[in-house]
Formats: sequence, structure tokens, C-alpha cells
Amino acid sequence: MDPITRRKYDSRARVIKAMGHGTRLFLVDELSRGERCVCELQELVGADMSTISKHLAVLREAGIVRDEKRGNQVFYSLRCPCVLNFFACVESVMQTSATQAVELAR
Amino acid sequence: MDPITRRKYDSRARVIKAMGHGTRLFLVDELSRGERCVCELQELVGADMSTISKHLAVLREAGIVRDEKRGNQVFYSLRCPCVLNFFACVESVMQTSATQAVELAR
DNA sequence: GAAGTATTTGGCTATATTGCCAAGTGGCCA
DNA sequence: TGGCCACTTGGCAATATAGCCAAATACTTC
Repeated sequence: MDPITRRKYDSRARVIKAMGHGTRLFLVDELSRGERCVCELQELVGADMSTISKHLAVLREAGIVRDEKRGNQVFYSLRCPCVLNFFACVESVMQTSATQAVELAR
Repeated sequence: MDPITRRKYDSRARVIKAMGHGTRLFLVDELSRGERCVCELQELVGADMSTISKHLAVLREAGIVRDEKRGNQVFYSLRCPCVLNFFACVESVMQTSATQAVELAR
């Protein structure tokens, strides 16, 4: 694989990788219902606020979410709602795996 | 987040995470054009065969690809082609980021 | 300006991932 | 059986990631 191609796939992978974490996937799912401030998200996840902030930074740097400061709060929202399409596909991957596991067990 | 919910998002994330690597993304893209044996993929990527094999194992364990041994070769193919939909979304995320970067620079 | 709230950043340790080499496995053919 | 080929597995070192605490920043309100 030549360096140009490699870079192309690496940069695409960076976006996907940003979604590849349980907490961040949850954050994306929650943001699909509308913008949320960090403290609301922290409440929902139940981790340290610094942890949530760092996860949100990963999503922001990947271009998946946008942040907007209002007063002393920061509101996050989805920038590309198409990432929600991942969920359906993931479900079908897991479904297929489960189905095959059952069939193998017979 | 309660343990059940956490597990749900963690297992979904595992599938997405499997795609979150440049080489694996390339493998998926290549497999979208049809089944390939490990040595063909190795040729294309240009890494050690053991490295390719391990990447394929990650994709297989995530349920994204299937392997089939024929003779002394192992052929891999996509099990859930819906993962290809990720590409279009990733492009649009990167497009949006790039657009915004340009606008901020003005 | 001081104090309070919301968030980010720095720094650290624990853990996970990556990629190579070497060794093991299984099928094919002489 | 012996050797070869395709592939997987084990093991290791380098690097990246996760999550906590503490400290810094930013905004608001008094």
C-alpha cells in the first residue's frame, strides 16, 4: 500500500475509531436526541467530568460533534447525523454473528 | 449508566472499533470487491502475513468478515456489506470538517 | 475583585493495541 | 514420509488509550 493510500485509510479510520468506544457511542446516541451540555452528559454516564470532556474532545477532533459555549456551559451537538446509520448496521452484524453462533451450536 | 446499558454500548463499540484501523478499513474495502485469500491481501497491504492474519482475526471476531478454508488457502469475504455504508458517512464527516476549517481560516 | 460553577488541561498509572519475528499447524504433492 | 506452502499463534517491545485526580481557565454573580 503506497503512502498516499495509507494516509487516506488512516484518516478515514480516525473518524471511525472515534466512535469505537462504549462511552463515546453512548454520547453520540444521546446527542442524537438534541444538544446537551457536558454536565448533563456527565450525569448520564456517571464518570468523572474530565473523562467526559476528553471523550467529547475525541469526537470533536474527529469532526463528529460540534461544541458551542453559552454562558459558562458548553453545549455539544451532532455535526453529521449520518453516523447514526452505524447503529443499524452494527445491530445487523451482531445479529448475524449471533445467528451463526446458534447454528454452529446445533 | 447502568451495567446493562454499558454492556450494550460496549459490545456495539467493539464492532465499530474493529473497523477503526487504516489497514482493517482497507481490507474491508478490498473485500467489498469480492473474496480474497490472505496472501492476496498481504500482497496488497505489504505487511507481514502474521500482521494481516491478526487484523483479519479482529474483523472475523467482530462478525464483519467470514473465513473459508479451501485447500491450503483461507478466503475471506464480507459478511455484512452494510459496513460499506460507513465510508460515505466518513467522507461527509471529513468534508464537513474540512469545510469548517477553511471557513475558520478566512 | 472574590467566590462559585462549568469545563478543560496536565499528569500519572494501568491497560490495550500494533507489528514484527519465530515457532506451530494443516493441507498438498513428490 | 518429507518438504513445501498458506496461514495462525505465541511472545515481545513500542506505542496509544482510558480514567482518575489535581490544577488551570472561563464565565457569572455578588
